[in-house]
Amino acid sequence: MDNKKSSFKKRVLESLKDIPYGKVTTYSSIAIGLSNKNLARAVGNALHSNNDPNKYPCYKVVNSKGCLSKHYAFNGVEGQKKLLKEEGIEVKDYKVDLKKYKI
DNA sequence: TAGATGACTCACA
DNA sequence: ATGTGAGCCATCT
Repeated sequence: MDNKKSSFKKRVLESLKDIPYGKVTTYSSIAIGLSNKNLARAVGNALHSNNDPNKYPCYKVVNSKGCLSKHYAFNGVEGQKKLLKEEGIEVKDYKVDLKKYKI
């Protein structure tokens, strides 16, 4: 858990910033973008370790089903859902339509 | 150093 | 369609 080294986490977080407005992404997509999709789990851990939800739009990351993360940082799924709606993303039962919003 | 954990995904029944 | 099992990775204990 050290700050300046763990490049993996940082890389994932940086990837979040690459998400355009009004769009969402999935763990596997990020994992693939980095190297291989098997990293999906590690990506989840990276977001979990994210200490700056304000800086990194971790709320724009959902799983393959399009479900929002139940363990979202501070505001919980409610805040996450709200943020997504703020970007024009329609949220149904804490789920988003990947067909339309996934990159 | 080795074992367990988790914000995951896929395949199969 | 829903439920269970196995595989993968990085980090934690």
